[in-house]
Amino acid sequence: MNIPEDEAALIKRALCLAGRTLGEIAQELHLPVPKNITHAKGWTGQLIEKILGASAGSLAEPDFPHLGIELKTLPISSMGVVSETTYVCIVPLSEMNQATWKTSIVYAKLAHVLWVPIDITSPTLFHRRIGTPLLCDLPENDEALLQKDWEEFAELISLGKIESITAHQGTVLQIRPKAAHSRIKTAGIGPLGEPIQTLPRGFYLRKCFTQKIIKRYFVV
DNA sequence: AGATGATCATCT
DNA sequence: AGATGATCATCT
Repeated sequence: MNIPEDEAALIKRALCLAGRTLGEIAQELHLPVPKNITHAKGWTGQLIEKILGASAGSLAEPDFPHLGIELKTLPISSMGVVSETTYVCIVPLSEMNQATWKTSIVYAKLAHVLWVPIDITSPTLFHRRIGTPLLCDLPENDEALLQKDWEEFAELISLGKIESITAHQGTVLQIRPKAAHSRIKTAGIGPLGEPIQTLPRGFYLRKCFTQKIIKRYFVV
């Protein structure tokens, strides 16, 4: 699909997806629907990217760079409950001390998000239904929560404490592994300021955060 | 049962 | 290798 020229065009296109199944969208794009979700974890997100005309590629920038809008699908189980945490971006282990909240990748990605709820009640990808998409600017109070978590993580990482950070930390943002498997290593900074090799990590939004966002708009 | 740590597919 | 898209599966 071509790139939407402005925000209004993107929203219009996104709203057309409401109520449709992933199978219908895939057929429209002449794409096969994977049978096994375990081996197609990112398929839904990539399908929605294609139908909305998000710029392909794996760059560390929002999906619609000219609009500054990030696209996120949000899995919703029965009763309107967010069923998974939301990956935001990789943790830049070696450059964390150079960033401020406002210059961070996390802020760039979350300032404007087009949330696309996916009803995952059906176990088969084909029959899963798209909810009503929601374009959302980051409210000030949510930003304050994210900024606080981010700044605490930034300090720990700058002090070389990345290997002591667990998913238990952070009230709305958390850091968890982000790799094909647990033996993968990337460059980081150790406790003595020395270069180390450590597991790549990502920033994730806790469920409570995304649940709150959709609860503002949908009665459950 | 829910959350944490681990993992899967694809692209550049 | 490192980024994107995420969900799985084990542990508590």
